[in-house]
Amino acid sequence: MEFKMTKKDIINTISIKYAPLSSECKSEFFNNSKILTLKKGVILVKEGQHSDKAYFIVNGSARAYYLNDGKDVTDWFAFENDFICAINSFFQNIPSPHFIETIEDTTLLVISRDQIMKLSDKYHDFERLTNRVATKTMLKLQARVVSMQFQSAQQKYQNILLAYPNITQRVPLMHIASYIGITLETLSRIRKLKTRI
Amino acid sequence: MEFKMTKKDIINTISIKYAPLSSECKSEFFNNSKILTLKKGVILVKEGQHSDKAYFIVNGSARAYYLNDGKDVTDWFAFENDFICAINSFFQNIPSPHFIETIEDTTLLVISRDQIMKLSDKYHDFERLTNRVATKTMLKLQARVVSMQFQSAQQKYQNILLAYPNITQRVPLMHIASYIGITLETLSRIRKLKTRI
DNA sequence: CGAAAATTTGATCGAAGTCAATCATTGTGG
DNA sequence: CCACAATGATTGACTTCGATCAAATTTTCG
Repeated sequence: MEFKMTKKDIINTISIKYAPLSSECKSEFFNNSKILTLKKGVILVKEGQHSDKAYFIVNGSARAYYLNDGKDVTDWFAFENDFICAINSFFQNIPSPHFIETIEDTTLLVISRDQIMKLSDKYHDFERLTNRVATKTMLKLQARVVSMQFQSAQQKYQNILLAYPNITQRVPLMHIASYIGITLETLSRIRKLKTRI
Repeated sequence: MEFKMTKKDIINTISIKYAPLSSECKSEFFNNSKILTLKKGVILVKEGQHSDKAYFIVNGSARAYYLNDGKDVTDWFAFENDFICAINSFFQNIPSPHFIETIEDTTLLVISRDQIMKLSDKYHDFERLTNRVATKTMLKLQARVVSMQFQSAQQKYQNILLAYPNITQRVPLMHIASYIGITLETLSRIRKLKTRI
């Protein structure tokens, strides 16, 4: 984005990208969300926290990750126009197993679960929007399961490059490796085999 | 179930299990769905078909699977009160990469995507219900990704036993093995190690 | 009963992991 | 604005878990 998006712009974008919202619903959405502008490397959610916030990435990127006995394993990437939240904590109201942090300098829109539930209850429009977000996430996870079931380390890497062509310019390789379920060393060897991307 | 459930019973069950529906919505649901009673091993969806049906399992079980160069890989199980559909075909309106078949003699309720969309558009209630189904599926897939990322063959087996305690009595081991992403041989060796479950 | 399906068992192999060391890049404080 | 510490990436040697291939055994069911 060249120009700086206003909160109104952002909500219009969400409405266009996911599901149309009535003006009344948009306005209530407006009043119950806020913009955050963050530096790279800011931790939004810590493991163990109850996190009841959903984040919509306006620009920049973020990731959800586990610390599994000291090993940092990325579980989700979010770029422009994606949502990210501590999925288990958010939907099951339990302590989050994930951390969430910004990968680049990032602008995002924050809305709480309470507000999402209130808006979903009040506006059929908004319920449809959250339904679309969940469905899209479901399909992405489904594709990921298939990828992990059938594909070699090499295929999984090619796969993520197809989904996010410039991810290697934006995200450290170690995060990409752990996201596709291979080690950094293996990814490094895979990349050596081909004309460097 | 000892007694035979009527279609009305089934729709009430869905309403209770997923999200309450108004009588009007239930009645329209009633008029636009049908009960199927099938023998074990019946194929409901074939690879390459456009499938626009969702199935709710009343009793019995079904699975979605791939045939990946001749290898049968189970991708989803559905038991009592679960939904199953050819997820990619249903949501993206593309030829299905999956087959779906009954694993046991099975009674299920069928509803088409068109009807689901019409009901979702007309009734906020129903939109909420489909939202719940998608969210539940999303969380199940999320858990599965984590399982595949972090767990050994043995842990994955213990995991599915926790989720479905009597699955080994109802489903051939080969389907369980491919679902958790290991070979039948490996599963057999794992099972030998412990007091047989 | 007999054929087909499901499971077990054994021997061998290989893709990717682990551990360890080095090299490259980035960014910050003096 | 440079130095050097921290972070990120590469390379090498070795190991391992689970796959593959093959055969035997058990179970299921028409």
